[in-house]
Amino acid sequence: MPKAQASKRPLKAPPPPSRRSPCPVSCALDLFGDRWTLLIIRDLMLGRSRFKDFVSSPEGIPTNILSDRLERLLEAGIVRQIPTTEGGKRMAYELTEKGEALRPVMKSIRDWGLTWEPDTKAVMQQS
Amino acid sequence: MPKAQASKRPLKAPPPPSRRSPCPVSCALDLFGDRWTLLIIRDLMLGRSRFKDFVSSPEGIPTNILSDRLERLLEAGIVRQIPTTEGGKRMAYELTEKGEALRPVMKSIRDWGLTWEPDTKAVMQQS
DNA sequence: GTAAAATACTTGCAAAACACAAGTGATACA
DNA sequence: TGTATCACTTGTGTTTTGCAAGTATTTTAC
Repeated sequence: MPKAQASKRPLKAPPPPSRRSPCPVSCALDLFGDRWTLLIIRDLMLGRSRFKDFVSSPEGIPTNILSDRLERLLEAGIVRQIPTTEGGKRMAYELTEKGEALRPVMKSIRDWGLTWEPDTKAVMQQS
Repeated sequence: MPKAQASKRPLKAPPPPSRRSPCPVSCALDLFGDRWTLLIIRDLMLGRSRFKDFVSSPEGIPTNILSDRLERLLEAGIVRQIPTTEGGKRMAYELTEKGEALRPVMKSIRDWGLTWEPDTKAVMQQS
């Protein structure tokens, strides 16, 4: 039973666990190539930061999937946990620099969807 | 038992089958939010066009998955079938305008992978 | 201080998707 | 004409997913 945590990781590049190929696209898809991960990152880019925020997004992510994806994103160094502003023990999530670097990816996907998928509406503001 | 074919579809935008939300990112991920579809599109952008080409890519896509994804991409209007140059009856695949429009998405993902994933090497040329 | 609500998960299970191997007809080619 | 290639399909176990329900902390209300 894996536990969700932001554990210490080597500061240097960890050896890639099991890649399908050295292609950067393939490696990127190993991290966020599924139907949910980029939606969590979208929410983070919109300023949402709490478990309940992700759950209440209109797509309705199952909570077990959300737990798993947050854990993977923490391991990948794309998000990190921070204490909530009230100083309580509950944690919020936010994008690391590596995660923020996905904004061009998000923007290109959003733009493609707006152009080619009928009846889509952008929730995200530019850039 | 679904058969792979490029059947007639309404020329106007078909009603979206079952979307999770009207978000363009969500809708885009409904089409290519998995670990294989964008790799097929990558190969198409590299000039590969035949079933065997996709199979022989280093990631090793299973043939049943490839059949399924090609069928979905045809349905989505992202790829089309064309006769091979030799004039035989075998078909090749190529990107439609809608598919070509994914180049900025591919480029942003590749750039992110090159920057943030260690030991990745670009196979694709710029643009 | 205690009860109730909210939060952040985990667990269990059926259904779907996936990976892998093995076919199957059609071409292409010698 | 025979062999190899191609573009699939089928069958099989395994993994992942979706959904409901449960649990253990935290906050909030009183």
